[in-house]
Amino acid sequence: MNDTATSAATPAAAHTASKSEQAYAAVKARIVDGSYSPGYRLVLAKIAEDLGVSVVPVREAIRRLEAEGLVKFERNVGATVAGIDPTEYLYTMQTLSIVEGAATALSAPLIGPADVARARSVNAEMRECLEHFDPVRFTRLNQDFHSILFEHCPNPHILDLVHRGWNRLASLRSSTFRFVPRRAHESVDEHEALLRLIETAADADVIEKAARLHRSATLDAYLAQSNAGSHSAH
Amino acid sequence: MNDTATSAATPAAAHTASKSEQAYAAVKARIVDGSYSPGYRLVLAKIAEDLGVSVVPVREAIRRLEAEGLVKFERNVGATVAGIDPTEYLYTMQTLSIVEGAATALSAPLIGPADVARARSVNAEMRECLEHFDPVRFTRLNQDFHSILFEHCPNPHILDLVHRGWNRLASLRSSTFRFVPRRAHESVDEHEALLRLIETAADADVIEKAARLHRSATLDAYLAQSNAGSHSAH
DNA sequence: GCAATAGTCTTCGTATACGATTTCGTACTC
DNA sequence: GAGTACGAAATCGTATACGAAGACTATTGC
Repeated sequence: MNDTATSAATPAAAHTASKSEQAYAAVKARIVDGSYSPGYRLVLAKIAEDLGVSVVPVREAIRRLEAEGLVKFERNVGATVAGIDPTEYLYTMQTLSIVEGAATALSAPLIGPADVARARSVNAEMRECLEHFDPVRFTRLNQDFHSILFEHCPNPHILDLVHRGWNRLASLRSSTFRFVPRRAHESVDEHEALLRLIETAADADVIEKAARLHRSATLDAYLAQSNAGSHSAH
Repeated sequence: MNDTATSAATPAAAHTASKSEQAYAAVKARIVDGSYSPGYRLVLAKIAEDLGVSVVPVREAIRRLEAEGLVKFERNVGATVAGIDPTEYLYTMQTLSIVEGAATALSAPLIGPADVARARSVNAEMRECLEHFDPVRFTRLNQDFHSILFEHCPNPHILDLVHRGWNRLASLRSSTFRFVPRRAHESVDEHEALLRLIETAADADVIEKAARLHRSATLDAYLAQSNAGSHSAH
């Protein structure tokens, strides 16, 4: 469940991967990597055949993905990959801003110098990436960066919520930055500021607020771009 | 999914509740109302027979409940009602403090005078309830009170997280207040303070912080109590 | 008497089968 | 020509069946 950062296709899964697990992992991977794009119709029998299993485990997998918000399910009709309705995007980003902010703040005291160095190096890569801008790569680095910051969060529930949020966003691979490339520049700077706060062991409140604002600023940039209309407070 | 407040056994479910839904609702109800207490072993075949369905829909229901955190599932072993490990309690309360705080803050601008009046009346009942203290009733009123405050939250994701948190806590029906009755008094006062903030349209930040602290104070009281010495087992 | 092992029994995991529901296409009528 | 009704195909929902994994128990050996 925590292949969030590396996005590697979980290889081992230990000794026993139940068919259910396999199906879950496979479908999830295909959604995250974009093979199944939003709106794609997930036909149970088809997937079952592809994976060489029966429909029962596939059903279970789909239901789990539904609970995670990656899949939309309609009774007697079928499952489709959850789209990213602009509204949905807003909700997800707002939720993520809150839980990720909290996770980062809780994680901060446990972040060592080595982690900070690692994060800084990722951020340097991002800065480099700004030249010949590649939204997909930038987005992945962005996730790597933030993972370092919140992954030490001692509360597994919150951490799980953060992962779910990121996963949901993973559907749109190019992320917001494709639409608002300018935001990418600001983002890199804010990352450095965030690292400074962590290094200096700033107050948890301060870190939380900074992390939250960092995310909602991205959301606001997107909203401002997509429609010059309604401007919601955060 | 939002029968949180009333706790009534959702009767509607419209025309046809799929067996899966039935099973989900039935098991969830039994967990929430305490028929299945933490640690209770959920045997698929048994439940299926009780409900007059086959095991397949029951499996699905259990998996959904697992995703919600109400049930713990172990491969090839079975499902049990998720206990409330003190650690787990801590995690859940902390998570709830964050998401409920946010939900309340987001909800605040949409809370009308009628809602405030309703909340105040519930709080009055709680104050009354302090005389001949009944932890179970107090806890239910407490949930009613907070429901009024966060239920207008415009972000359905956050609202859902709040509901899940409350549901998880519903397992321990008597709640913290049984252990720390003194906290109940403070709680009622803080409720009134919270209402004042909402009435005067205080800053979202202020409301959020107040709501969050209100909950973490309960958690702290619990922790202080359980650390101080052996809490009286019953 | 204790420990280890073998056998049984419970319970889960998944495949297959069939009934139910929806959707789509076609033909018929106005 | 457009709309409606009927029917067929596709797909989901659930039951039943069987194989597999873990847990419990009894027996045997030390």
